[in-house]
Amino acid sequence: MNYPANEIERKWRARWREEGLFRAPDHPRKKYYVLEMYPYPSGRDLHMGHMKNYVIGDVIARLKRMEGYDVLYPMGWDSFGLPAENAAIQHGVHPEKWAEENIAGYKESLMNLGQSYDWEREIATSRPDYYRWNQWLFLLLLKRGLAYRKGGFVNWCPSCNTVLANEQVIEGKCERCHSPVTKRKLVQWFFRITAYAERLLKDLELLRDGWPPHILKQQEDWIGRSEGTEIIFPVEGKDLRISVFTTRADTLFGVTFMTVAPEWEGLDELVSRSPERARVEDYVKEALSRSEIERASTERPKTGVFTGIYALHPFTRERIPVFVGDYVLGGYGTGAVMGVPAHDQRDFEFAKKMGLPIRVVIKPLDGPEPSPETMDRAYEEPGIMVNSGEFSMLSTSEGIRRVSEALARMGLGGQTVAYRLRDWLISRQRYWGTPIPVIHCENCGIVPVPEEDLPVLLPKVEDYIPKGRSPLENSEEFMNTTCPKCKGPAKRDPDTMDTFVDSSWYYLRYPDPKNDKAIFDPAKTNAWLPVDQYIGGAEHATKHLIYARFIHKVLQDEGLVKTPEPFLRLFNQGLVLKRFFWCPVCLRVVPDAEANAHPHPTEEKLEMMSKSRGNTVPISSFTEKYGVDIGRIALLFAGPADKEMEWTEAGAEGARRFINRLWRLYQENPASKEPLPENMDQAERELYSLLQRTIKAVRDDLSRFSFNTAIARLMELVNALYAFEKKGGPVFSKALRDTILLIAPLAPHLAEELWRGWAGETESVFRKNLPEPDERYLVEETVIIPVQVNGKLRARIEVPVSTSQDEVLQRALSEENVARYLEGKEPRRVVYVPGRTLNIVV
RNA sequence: GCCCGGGUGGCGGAAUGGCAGACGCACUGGACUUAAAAUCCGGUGGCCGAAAGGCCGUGCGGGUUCAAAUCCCGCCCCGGGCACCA
Repeated sequence: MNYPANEIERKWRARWREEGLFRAPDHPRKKYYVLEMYPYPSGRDLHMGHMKNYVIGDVIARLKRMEGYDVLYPMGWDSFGLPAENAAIQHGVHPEKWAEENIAGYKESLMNLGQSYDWEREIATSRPDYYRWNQWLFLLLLKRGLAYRKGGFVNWCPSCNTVLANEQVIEGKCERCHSPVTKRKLVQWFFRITAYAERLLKDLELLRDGWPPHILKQQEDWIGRSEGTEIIFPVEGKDLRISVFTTRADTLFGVTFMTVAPEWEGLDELVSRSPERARVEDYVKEALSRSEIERASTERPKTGVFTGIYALHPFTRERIPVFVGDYVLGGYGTGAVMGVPAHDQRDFEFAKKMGLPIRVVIKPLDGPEPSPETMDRAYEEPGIMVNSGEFSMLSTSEGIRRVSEALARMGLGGQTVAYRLRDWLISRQRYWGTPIPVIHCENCGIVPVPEEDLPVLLPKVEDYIPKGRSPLENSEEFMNTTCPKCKGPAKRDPDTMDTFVDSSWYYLRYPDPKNDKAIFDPAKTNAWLPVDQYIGGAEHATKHLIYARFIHKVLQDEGLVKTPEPFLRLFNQGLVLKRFFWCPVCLRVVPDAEANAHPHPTEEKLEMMSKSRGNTVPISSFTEKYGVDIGRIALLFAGPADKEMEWTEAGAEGARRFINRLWRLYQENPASKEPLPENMDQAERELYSLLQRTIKAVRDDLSRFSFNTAIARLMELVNALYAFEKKGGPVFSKALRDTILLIAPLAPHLAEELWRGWAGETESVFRKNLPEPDERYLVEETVIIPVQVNGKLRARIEVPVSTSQDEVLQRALSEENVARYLEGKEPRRVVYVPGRTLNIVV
């Protein structure tokens, strides 16, 4: 008789809901907060790739409940934003309708999985009761000087018709639609995340033990702290200065030119009276129309034009020609660099192209000074300063220090730190997002919307298609308002906020999701914070996870949260891949069943399961056939949860056999609560010992996310129970009961049925604690010692655990095979690792 | 180019200095069956051997150690991140 999954699972899902079993208290005694990154609701047809993500969280939530914690395990929806809006446009449905329908569908799918969420705490970012507080947060940042408006060149996606944050540009392309990103000059809202760069970097130390190393590394690189020197070059004949950032102040005497980025702020003023002005303007225009990818290509030869302007060397007062060139990044450092062709490869290439002189000022520690005539590339290694006036003969590190000090004394710069991180551009020229709560008044300028007037409701408009400016601008009703200060006519801000603002604080709302007086009650939120275990994809390493850490620190400074970091531990689940056949002629996926009969040759591919690839296995098609618990086991047994895995029918088959084997074991044997005997016989002691070792291993494995090995241990236990079945008895019965508890986090429906059905218990298995291992039985009574002679395995001997080294050695020496390899010689050395191995060296 | 991971049977994987290949898949022998499926019991890294046992074996080459899949050095391959950051 097979496990009747559908009937049993439906029953317990309903019962758990009726009983409110997974409701989290507002004031936990011993808390554990588990959270999966909330999804943007993309529809009801979830696939096995989604399921893996949510199942991992559910196992942890149930495990922690069974370890005696009060668990907060909520779910909500990232329902505002580009992905949702693009999908709505594609389907010709209004985004609001689209979002609400998909929330309902996605929720139903998750409920059908029996996920143990506390659904009473559900949130959706596209609803006014949430985005009202998103607006409140914006005003808080404004108040704290962390939100500002700035004109300048920003990343622009010509296909999504909106600006993008730096973090949303992947290899020069839009992260959503992959169109090449260009630059546009616009006035936009920014969050001053760079003010927190140092703390964001330093506090990574607090996460050292809880986050995967590669995510920490990515954040570190993204923040990109770099110690260097600011050097100010006065401009000849003008009251202007060009400031540069360099990590190699020791090469300052090798400067033969300077280059500013096309976006450089002072450029207009710099060339205002220059004869080269028209040429510069043409160059800038062309450079900025280039796509990011093209501009960033190191393959492309360096380009630039002379500005007609000279700067003066801070030490030598030498005239230095100033160029504009697009190899200089506008957003990093000061947007201008000093050109040292002898010691920087990029400057070298630029100098060669422009026919500029090369001046050697660093020589290798152990070699002659390179000659400018024969150099074929820049000498970038550290060395000894030469031709550098008073600084000559200093080493690179000493030189950097001394030059910086001298500059500081002269008021022309000094030591400084540059970050790769840029401020966070949060304006979007799109409809489906939180309206920015400020008012533009001709008399009063920018006026924040008073808190009591929140929320600024997103109007329901018919034409929400992005056209390059916010669709809200067309809504007279929305745009026209009165200034809160002077009561005169004024306009609202037409842009909406980046959805990453919504997601940077949502985890703080779950402890107090219905609060209509405040973003949250600090008492309630601090009772649950920080999130003990966060689960989600690695793609958020430098986006959501940086933004959320930043906002958390702002709220900490405001006194609303107490911890410096929001997420104590982070787990990145690996992707679920699916093999499929692709026909390069028909340009479509060929179903497995048709692959052989297909008229064209097909390509076999193994890629991430996704709707756009057409290689998904829908959750419902699987669970209708096998049930949720078999799916859970199949996903978790396939390999380490943080590694990618291939979804196969064969793998699911193994899970099905295991669950059915387990199920039958209980159908064949009645429950019994007979006490354990005073004296167990040997077979019983062995089974009991295996049970204790399994309890320990399963607890350890689950808490370190090693689900595959936990399941393997349980399989071994079940195999042993089958071998014991005929004998039965109290030890066997005890093992059957404990096995239910051990499997419960992994196969919750099955376990609940066995617990409340088979074992006749009245209270849920998820209100019970996992068994603790009985220490006395953790070690086996006898142990098999492998005996090596000169490091090679020659025999195995079985001895009682507590046997002394001498006795073990005597036993080993009496082994025929050991004696043979000793060839009658005396052991020169004996290494005995108690209970593990014996090595005899002759 | 730079920085992280990783490479173990036919396959997914286990073992983080101490019996390599746990557990499962596939394959295979047997039991049950009129038969098949399902299920149950057994076998299964390679080579030699009737067996006992031996030799080889964790990408390649070297090293440290009584002992290396595991640590160190060099190389090859695969995956990921960053990429004109001055």
